[in-house]
Amino acid sequence: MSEAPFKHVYLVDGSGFIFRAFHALPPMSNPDGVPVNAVFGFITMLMKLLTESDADRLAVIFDAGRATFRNEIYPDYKAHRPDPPEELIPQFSLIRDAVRAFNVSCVEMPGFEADDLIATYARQAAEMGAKVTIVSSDKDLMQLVGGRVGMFDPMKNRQIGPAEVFEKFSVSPDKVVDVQALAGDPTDNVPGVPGIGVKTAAQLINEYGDLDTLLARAGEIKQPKRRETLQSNAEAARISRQLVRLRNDVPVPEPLENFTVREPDRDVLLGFIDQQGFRSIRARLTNGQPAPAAGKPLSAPDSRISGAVVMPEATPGPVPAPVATDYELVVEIAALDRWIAAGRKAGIVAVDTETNSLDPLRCDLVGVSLALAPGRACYIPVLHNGGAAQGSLDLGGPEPGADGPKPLPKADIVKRLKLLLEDPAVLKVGHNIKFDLQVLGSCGLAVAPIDDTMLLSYVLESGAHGHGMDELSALYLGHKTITYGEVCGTGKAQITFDRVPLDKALAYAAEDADITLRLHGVLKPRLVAEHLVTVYETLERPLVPVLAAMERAGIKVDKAELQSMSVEFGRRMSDFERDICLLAGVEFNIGSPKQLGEILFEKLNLPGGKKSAKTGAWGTGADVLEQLAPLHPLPRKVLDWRQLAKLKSTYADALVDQINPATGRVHTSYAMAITSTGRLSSSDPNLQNIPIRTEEGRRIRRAFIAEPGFKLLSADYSQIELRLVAHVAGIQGLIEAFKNGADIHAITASQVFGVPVEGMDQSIRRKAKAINFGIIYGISAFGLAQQLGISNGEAKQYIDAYFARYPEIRHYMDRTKEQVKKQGWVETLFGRKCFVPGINDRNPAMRAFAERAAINAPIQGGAADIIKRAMIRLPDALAAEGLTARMLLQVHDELVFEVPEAEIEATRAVVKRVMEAAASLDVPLLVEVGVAASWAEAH
DNA sequence: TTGATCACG
DNA sequence: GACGTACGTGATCAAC
Repeated sequence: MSEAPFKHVYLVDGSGFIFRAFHALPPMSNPDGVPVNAVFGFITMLMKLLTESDADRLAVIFDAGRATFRNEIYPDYKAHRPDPPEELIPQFSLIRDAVRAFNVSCVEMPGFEADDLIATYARQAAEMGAKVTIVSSDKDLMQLVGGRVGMFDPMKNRQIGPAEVFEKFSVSPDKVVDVQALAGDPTDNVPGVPGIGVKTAAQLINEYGDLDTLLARAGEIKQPKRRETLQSNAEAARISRQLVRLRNDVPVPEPLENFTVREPDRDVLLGFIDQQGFRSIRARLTNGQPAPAAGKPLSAPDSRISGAVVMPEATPGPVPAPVATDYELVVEIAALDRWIAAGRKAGIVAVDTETNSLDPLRCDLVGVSLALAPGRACYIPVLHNGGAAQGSLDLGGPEPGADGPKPLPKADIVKRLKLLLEDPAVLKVGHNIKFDLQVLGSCGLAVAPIDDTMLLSYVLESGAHGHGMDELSALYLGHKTITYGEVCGTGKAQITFDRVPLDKALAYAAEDADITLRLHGVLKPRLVAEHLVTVYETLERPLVPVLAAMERAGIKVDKAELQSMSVEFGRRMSDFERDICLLAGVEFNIGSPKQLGEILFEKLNLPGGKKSAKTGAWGTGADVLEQLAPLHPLPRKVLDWRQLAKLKSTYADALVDQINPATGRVHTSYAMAITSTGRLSSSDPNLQNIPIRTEEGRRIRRAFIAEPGFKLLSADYSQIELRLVAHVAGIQGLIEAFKNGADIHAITASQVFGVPVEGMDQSIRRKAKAINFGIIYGISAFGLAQQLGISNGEAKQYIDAYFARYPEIRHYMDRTKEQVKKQGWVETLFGRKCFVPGINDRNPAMRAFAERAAINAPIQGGAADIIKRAMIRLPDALAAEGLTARMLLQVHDELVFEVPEAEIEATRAVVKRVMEAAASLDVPLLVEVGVAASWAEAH
């Protein structure tokens, strides 16, 4: 074989991508009103390939029409395919135009499918010694994988080789055709053999080697039904194989040599792009080159492509050209004064603080950066040890940076910053400004008023993507930021920011403030346009100082009690370890699910084990062990051991480690922009998952206590999510029940199953309770069955009965699904938007998952809105009555306060009143309050 | 770094 | 008819 004249051939499955791009992206239209979402998606994919691949030959292959040679073999082949959606039809020719505009070859041939042309070119290229990559995710092309031929799915950014093919079909690529022939394909109308799916087909082919052998020896098959269907459908299987097998001998219209990758003609390409109104693509194409004449002002946000909806798959939008930067290191008083004065004159300044730890309460201020205009920022070092960290050889020689500029005295800096940061006429913009508020607060600075770009992004596109600065900079500004890791290193070698040399610190810190300011320019104006001003200004921004105060307050834990529990748990664990290894007959690591699975299902041969499809590991979850418990003494002991291990390591030990030595309390951190629904999350430590459900676990909660002379007060919303369901869906039966203040699960049981509440069987109530919860989660028969340990069929009957009694719930679910399909997001009562990714995914399981998430989001998010409203009002409401209670914790539907003993009753009344009045619904809100020395008893 | 497990609402 | 599941989180450990 001679050396190929080219090395790597890319063959793009054009038709496949048209459909995927169309379904993956929200509707958008060009200036003429023609829909172009598929065109946009296609171009994005093509550009990615052209810039990121090593292709030296590349062509896009399309289907020429519907009729192919396969219809002569089997007239019904692909006969029931619906016509393409109306919005897609005009895009077929536009996409061909787009490909040509990129100067990329475009091939199609009547009578053959694109797949046959791809098979033929792939064979030719491979025979010439070139590497081939088929760009597609179509399983029908997987038969071609092997040798020099591979596949690449650009949407998932995933290489598909023999291993991935095996994962999909459970056979090697050369047997894929036989498996498909047996299994058939309903979407293409390939008949296959009835009753045989991919799983069975793969099993048969692996056993008999190939389709012909299998059909010849079909008589040997043990299962009578399978034997007969195979024998009587042998011909169908052979025809199916002809339909499925790709032709690699098509007389192709163009030779491979024509597919050279060429530079596009700039004018032609930009002409086409402008005609379609793809400004972000234009920006990318012209990036790095002299900016086009008369660039727009950078902070002015462009309007988006008309009708476009932001989706996680792509955020089509304007990407400003790069900004020239001018960053100044501030080490002179005069320079500092100049920046402070300029900031006060500007009326808006982006602020970012650098510290030597991520814990805002234990760190020192290392530096402050300010930005006043795009590209114009400064860094004011406060505490820098130059590059001392690098100087392991500091034997008398001058320390690196020791001769360089020195920070101004901290007191001078703080005094001057106060004029700017506390000026009520100057808006301070931060990214996750709660952190900066904490740090600057420790220096005696009360920063206000504020804006937060992280929260702006969160209210605009929660659920669509993360809201970290690096991610937003890339997304909205097309700018890749310097990462913290690049400045400070990662892992063991990581240094604290005060050890970063000043020049690097300047580049990193000033950029953060600069980017924050530029993000603010892009995001803030969108609030008005997208009706999110209220959510931002009444639910998110005012919560920042409230949460900052809660974090600063922390909560007292009984250290000695936690330590003695840790010792006790450890002792009891060793006892279990001894027993368990005795029962197993070998020493092993009980904490290793892998080893435990092997003991249970291979050594002890217990029944009912299931290996996970993904890793092939035995499942050993609590539900599995619970089932095994009656059969053998070991599983129960493992369950008990696990409970203790969890309590010891995650709670007892970890909480003690987290006690702040300065306050003797634990201070959690609340994340405001993590969840897709609007909830907060808590970490370091997570105080939203402290045990309560078991007696043993509740002992941990008993260690959360109040200072002497104080009590803990816990106030929680009763059934808030179910109340929201009743209100939002307008379920009359449930609304009445809540108004009457009855036991809601018992009433539900009574109304759905027709039994009286008096003397009701607790198992009936339990079922009703499970359905009520299921409704909140976007119910499925499978999920309910799993929860209650009943059959799918029985679960379905319950759900049907529930829907029949409360028909409004079905309308709500249908309405929500329709809405999320159309616009990609749902909203809460208070207007919070929640994007739900995957709703138009081609995988039905993904879609079903997204539908359930969409049903849940307005409920969970609505409840989050309500408690946020209460949290914002409570500090003022308490102060107004002269009460000094401090709010310490939020656990989704519960607030915990530390209250002086003399103020308990007054505080109880205010908290209950404010929380219950936080929303006005068709159902009453009920808040239950408890007061005690520990959290366990107060709850 | 990823997956399994389990703590919470 | 297949997909593979209740919704939303974070911490820990084992195993790559």
